[in-house]
Amino acid sequence: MADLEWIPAPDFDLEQTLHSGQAFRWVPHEGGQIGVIDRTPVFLRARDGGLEVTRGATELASHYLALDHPIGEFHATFPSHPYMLAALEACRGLRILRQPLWECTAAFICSAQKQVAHIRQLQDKIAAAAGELVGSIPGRDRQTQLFAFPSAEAVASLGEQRLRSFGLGYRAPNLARSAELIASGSLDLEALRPLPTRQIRERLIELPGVGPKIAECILLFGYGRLEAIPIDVWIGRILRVVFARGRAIKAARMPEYAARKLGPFAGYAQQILFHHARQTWPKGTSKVA
DNA sequence: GTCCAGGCTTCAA
DNA sequence: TTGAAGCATGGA
Repeated sequence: MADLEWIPAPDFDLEQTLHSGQAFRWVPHEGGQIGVIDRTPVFLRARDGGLEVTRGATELASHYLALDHPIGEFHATFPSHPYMLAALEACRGLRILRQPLWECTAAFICSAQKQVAHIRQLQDKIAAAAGELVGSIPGRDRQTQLFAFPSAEAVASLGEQRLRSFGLGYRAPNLARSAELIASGSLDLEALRPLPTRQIRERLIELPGVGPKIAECILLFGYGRLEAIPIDVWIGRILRVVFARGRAIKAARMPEYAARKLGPFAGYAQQILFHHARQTWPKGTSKVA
């Protein structure tokens, strides 16, 4: 990788941050990770307690990677439950990204009832079909092309049938419709930034395919609302099995329960628990409950 | 072949 | 307000 500059990145784990199910388009490359932030191809590699970054992209990357988050302060608010402490020990350098709003929204509309590996595949297909080519990686066998994630307009113009052909299934009409609503200006994701979390949530849920869980994902990974708590099957399981010791929690009570257990930076705690459980719990995990 | 996946929507009760 | 069924597709 030619032309890199080094920036300090204390308390930061590149792999855990980029491969913990919050972003889906980073690929390992030459000991680091390569991907696209907005429309800029970026290479990242950990070295000497910091990061090597594509020259010219350090500011963009620092913001995206949330290197300014005082995560020590966040960690101090986490519950002192042994499982939380073990997860934190394993994922201390994991940070919540600041992702582009539309890319994040589209990715999580695709995520419903999908495994992380498959979500990644879907994002790649959408980007390759409609995204701008912004770079390429020379490889042994063939060049790998880097695409920006396509705008809402570009995704809308793909249309439902084309999206279906990528394997989106019943998510295809949802993504197509949401893309249309955003492309037409009916919903302006950027304009929501200054609003209170509750109001952003209400607007996000207007999008087809965005329900309570996916809205929390967009709030957390896009809008940086660190109190947001996506409750998926994993987090539901962790809350029930670990924190409630097997006691049933009604679905409707789950958000309140999670907020109370996990504290003011629940989104951070949630992501660490999620990533840790996915790495350590056996496959076919419903048996754990 | 079976089970499950970072759920959402619709429709009863 | 709550609960269950249906929804497409691919990985394990």
